[in-house]
Amino acid sequence: MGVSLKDVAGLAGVSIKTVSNVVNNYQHVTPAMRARVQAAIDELGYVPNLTARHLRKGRTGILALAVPELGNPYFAELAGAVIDAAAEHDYTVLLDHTRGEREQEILVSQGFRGRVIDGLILSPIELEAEDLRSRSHDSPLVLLGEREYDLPYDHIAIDNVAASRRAVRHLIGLGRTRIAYLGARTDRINFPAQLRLRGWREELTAAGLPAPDTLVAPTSGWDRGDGAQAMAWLLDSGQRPDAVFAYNDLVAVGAMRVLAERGLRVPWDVAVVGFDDIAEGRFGAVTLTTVSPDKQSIARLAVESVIGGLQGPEKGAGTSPDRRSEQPAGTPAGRELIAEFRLVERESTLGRR
Amino acid sequence: MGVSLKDVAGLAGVSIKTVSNVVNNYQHVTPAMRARVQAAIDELGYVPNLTARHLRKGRTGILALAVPELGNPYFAELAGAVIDAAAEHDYTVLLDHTRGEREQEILVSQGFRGRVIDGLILSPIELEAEDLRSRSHDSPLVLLGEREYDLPYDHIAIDNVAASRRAVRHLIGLGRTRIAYLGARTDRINFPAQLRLRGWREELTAAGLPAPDTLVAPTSGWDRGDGAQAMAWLLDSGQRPDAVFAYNDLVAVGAMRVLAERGLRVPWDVAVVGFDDIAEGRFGAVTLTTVSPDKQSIARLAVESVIGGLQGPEKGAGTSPDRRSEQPAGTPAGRELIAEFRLVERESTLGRR
DNA sequence: ATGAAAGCGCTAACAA
DNA sequence: TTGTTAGCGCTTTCAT
Repeated sequence: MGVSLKDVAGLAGVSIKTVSNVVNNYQHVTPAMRARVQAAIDELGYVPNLTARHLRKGRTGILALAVPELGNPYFAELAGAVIDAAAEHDYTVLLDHTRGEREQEILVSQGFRGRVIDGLILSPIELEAEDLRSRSHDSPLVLLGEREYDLPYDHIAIDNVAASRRAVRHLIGLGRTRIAYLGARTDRINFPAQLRLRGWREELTAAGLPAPDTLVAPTSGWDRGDGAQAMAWLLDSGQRPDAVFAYNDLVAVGAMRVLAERGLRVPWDVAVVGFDDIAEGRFGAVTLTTVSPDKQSIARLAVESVIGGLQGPEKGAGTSPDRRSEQPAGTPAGRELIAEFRLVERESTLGRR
Repeated sequence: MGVSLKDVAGLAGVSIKTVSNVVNNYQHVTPAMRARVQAAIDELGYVPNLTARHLRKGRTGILALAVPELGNPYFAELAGAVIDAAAEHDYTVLLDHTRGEREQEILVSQGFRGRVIDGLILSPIELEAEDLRSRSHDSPLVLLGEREYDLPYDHIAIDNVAASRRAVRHLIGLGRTRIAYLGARTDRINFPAQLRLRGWREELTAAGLPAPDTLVAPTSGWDRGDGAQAMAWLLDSGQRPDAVFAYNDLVAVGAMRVLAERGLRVPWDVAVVGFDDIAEGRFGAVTLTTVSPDKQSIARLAVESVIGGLQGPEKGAGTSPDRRSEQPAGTPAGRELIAEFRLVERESTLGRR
């Protein structure tokens, strides 16, 4: 197999500890000794076996990130940001995708990788509170997305309701009055989707405008195709919205495609606002106005939260079964870490009619 | 810390080995014993410490995938495919991005993760042959992309020249004669970019059409913005191509944006073909004709290649320094594994003029 | 069918 | 400043 400390020690004629000292550049090593050992290291091409180090130290320097789907640019971009943020703290990232399936999310949240990862950042779609409550694994977990449950895990989110209201307010400011919401998935739970719908409704109501269910288009997912379907469904059902607020940019892109097919011009006939600010929205035939969550900050907060949990107290909680019924003593309740967002105005809502 | 085999053994009143047998569901365990041990496992919430298992077994079940940029949908989609392919073989994937920087690529290829990963799949941009030649690390490496060097590593690719010729032939079949190539990055090495340029030139020449350098637009990268810039540059330089073959879909998208701004209609005035078949191309105002590499197959071939290398011979090669000068004896020369591609025709090349 | 003990490669006490 | 030793949690002979 590989070259070990012992091999190096043998060649250099020193003890294993001395080699270890050099490898970890411990202070008190004479330059002469350091040089001698280094020579042996170079000659043998020694590389420290991190697995062994991990076992010994009880930590691996690996974080896991589980997102629904890497094909969704928002998550791909977010994953990139997380990898960067983790690298800044000398952590590397193991990536998983859950397809937004509850089954997968539970599996991941149970930490099925048994101690290979120091912490987990999970972006749940269908996960329920109870799924986490029975969680026995003690490695730090942080959730991406609005605080849905009262559990002892931090979660990172932007204020979805406020962001949606901001988007809708922008449309109202443009003089639009028949503003549709695209992406109300009905068959399954998705908290952000509901919150964005709520924001839509609240802002319309606040402005004294109607918020009829007929202007709410359900989708079965949140991809471009779903957006196209929803838009087509809405138009086919006889609605003629003068603006569309979409669950996310992908849905918006799909909707714009259908609008173009139907001869409706964006932004003149229908203004469109998306959510996520993916790169794609900056380059279409009509660039997309969108709610832009601060992905760097989300990533940074998430990474710092898991790492914080690593060094924090109560690492051993949840180990013994009878602990489970106790009030989690020193465990701080999950914090809500809020990242910023801003509305990026582009062509899809450019100017008044 | 965590619950160990010993703890379970203690509670169940059996030896550590027996618990291990149950955990690994070894054949010869009496049902009664199995039940008893399982009870103890459940009670303590025991989860095997994989790090320890890894140390003992000498392998971790983790593969690394290094791509230039996750923000590029092609790589994001490919990464998703690799994760799936790896999962089928019970491997998980550690993700890295190199930003296409040589420095980063070298770092990754040296396997700086010392034995935490069993193998590496690297999609290089700037990496040079020499960078790999000095590679001492012995974990299996497979390269994504055309065979550039004569090194003992497998590489997975599609036939870039053939694919480009196919794309250009399609444009010629449409009656186009002034076909531009967008994405000839000049300042740095990028093999695929050069091969695609070559394919463009070969096919034009074969058809008896001119392939003037004036129809070749350089870019500094391969993102949407680069495509837009290149297209603008080409038009500003007085060229009026009737078709564009772009290095990839992102460049094509950027180009289409500029064409629209200039009042040129796709496909009537200018037909456009991209490369990669990213989801984005299926939903723009004008859907994009593109060369579609079989990503699933690429992923599968890559994963099988690294895993194959894991079980193959010569695992210990490169360990002793004087081996380095030897002809790598049993080491098979790197194979060239070719994945399929197909041309997907969409609106951007729909019909003749 | 189950147990005892060695050891994967490393770090961290403790000694010298 | 350097060496010795125990042990992280697991698998794996070898016994029984």
